[in-house]
Amino acid sequence: MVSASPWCLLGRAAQGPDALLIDLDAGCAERTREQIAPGDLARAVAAREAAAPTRWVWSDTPAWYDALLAAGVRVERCHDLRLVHVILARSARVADPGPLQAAESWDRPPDAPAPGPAEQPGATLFDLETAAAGSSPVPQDAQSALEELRRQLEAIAGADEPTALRLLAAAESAGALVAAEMRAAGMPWDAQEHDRILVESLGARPRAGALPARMEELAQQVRGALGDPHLALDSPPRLLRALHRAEIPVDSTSKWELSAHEHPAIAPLLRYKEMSRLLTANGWAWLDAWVREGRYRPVYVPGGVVTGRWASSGGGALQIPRRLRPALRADPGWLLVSADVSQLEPRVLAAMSQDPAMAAAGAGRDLYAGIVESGIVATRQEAKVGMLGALYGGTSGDSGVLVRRLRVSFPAAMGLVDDAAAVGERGGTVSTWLGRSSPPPDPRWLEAQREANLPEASAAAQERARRSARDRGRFTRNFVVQGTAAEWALSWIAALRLSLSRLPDAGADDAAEPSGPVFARRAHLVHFLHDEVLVHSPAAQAEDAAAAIRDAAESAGRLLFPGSAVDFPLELAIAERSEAK
DNA sequence: GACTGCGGCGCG
DNA sequence: AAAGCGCGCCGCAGTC
Repeated sequence: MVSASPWCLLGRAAQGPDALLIDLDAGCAERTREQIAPGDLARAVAAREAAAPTRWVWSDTPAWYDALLAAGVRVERCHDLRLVHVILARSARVADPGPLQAAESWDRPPDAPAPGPAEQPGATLFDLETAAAGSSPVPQDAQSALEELRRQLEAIAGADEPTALRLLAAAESAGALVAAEMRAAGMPWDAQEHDRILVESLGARPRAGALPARMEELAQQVRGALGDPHLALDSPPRLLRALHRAEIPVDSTSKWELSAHEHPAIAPLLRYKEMSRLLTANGWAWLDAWVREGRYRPVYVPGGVVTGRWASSGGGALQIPRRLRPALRADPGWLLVSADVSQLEPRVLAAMSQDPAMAAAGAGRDLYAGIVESGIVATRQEAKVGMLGALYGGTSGDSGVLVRRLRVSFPAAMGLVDDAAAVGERGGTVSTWLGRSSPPPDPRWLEAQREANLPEASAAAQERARRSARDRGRFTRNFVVQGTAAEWALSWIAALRLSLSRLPDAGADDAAEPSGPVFARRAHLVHFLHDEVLVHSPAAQAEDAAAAIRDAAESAGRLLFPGSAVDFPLELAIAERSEAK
């Protein structure tokens, strides 16, 4: 451990197309440096990784790792400077975030485009060259990376609870590796099954630009029932006016409101909307755009949500409708191992707050069933509604009543989220278990709160300010739980990724060739959705993959909440197809 | 024509 | 029956 080099930094050389591979010691001092021509990068990284797995430090995972994966090279660990910068520069646990916040070129949250040359006063020919060389929005050169790494390590070392922040940096970076690998491998997607579902739901594929015949028929039925032969159903304002003319008293055209009314136009309209949604979001155009050679390769955006959840960009990977799940289908000779965590967020809350009653309610069983058995509420549905209200800040109706009942039974857990809400309402910042902090309020928000407290403030301004304070309170209330759940899930997939990569080579398989050189021979992650994972596995390896998923969940629980009584049970299934739940 | 905001609805 | 959090995507409508 002492002699092992903890860091190996990868960045561009100061000039030219070469890369620098710099070995650092534990104090972040340079030990050796190797200059590598672009064509030799994959080989050099593979050699370094084989000699002694290290934590690769690089500017931005996709900028470096996509090419390595394409060349068949996988790494065990990394430190993603861009993602970690965003966390540390905003974390309330960092004592002096000044140096990080001053390093503006690293402040690129996912999806934020880098400023163009015009916005960079110091732009030189060199800057333009490096910007053109890669699409990364952050500096690519080794010197900048080394300086940023030193700032980050210093910030962590001087922070409140540095161990937690180290864990978070590692988990976030591991997530970046998972995202790149899942995109490289692709989700096994059965385009024929997808087409079959579309035809079954919508009828035959129409010519380009036209609606399926059944949708056209439904539209005519709606127009007839509303007495408006040319009504454009896709325009909510026009549709709303037509509904009013037909004396259907709705405030919006949402399906929830429509379905509460009796009128001949309602049923065909609801069916039209449902079909329209499927057609526009995941119809044939989607299939043409996103599925190639039996693989769906979405763009995952690690850290894309303020809470630390992932987002996605293009293709809607995080919103695949359940009715389309059967199109997720293992290759011949392979199986899909799916797992989701039961009631992840409530369990995370129980662990964070060390609420003994809540931990007991969930121990070894469905948490909601446990709440019913404790006599707190009558039905599982009530337990669920109450718990969601607790996590999201529900106040009205049944939700409000049930939340008050949970507050009596689970004082520690409810105290934690109530406190988070109170901090948010005051304009404060809250943090997750590992130290990701909520963004500060907008200056306009603070100003509105201040003005509402002046004696001359109007009643309307006071009411507006109270409402926006409560809105922010619901956000921070949920932030601590959603964000910590995201940390648990990152730890889960980080551990799972490593243990799957250590499974034995299951042999060549032509069918899995679209997965690429790194993934065609053993079980690998192909999808991750907040609290669910999907592993594509050679059939003979599926049980081992399932065991790895369970072990990884246990280790995530131990890592975040050592000694906690809270468990994180999984719903796990092995099948050829992903089931529509 | 490009952009922005919004309604609506899919996911957790 | 829909509520309370976080997202992305589509189409429409208003703006420049």
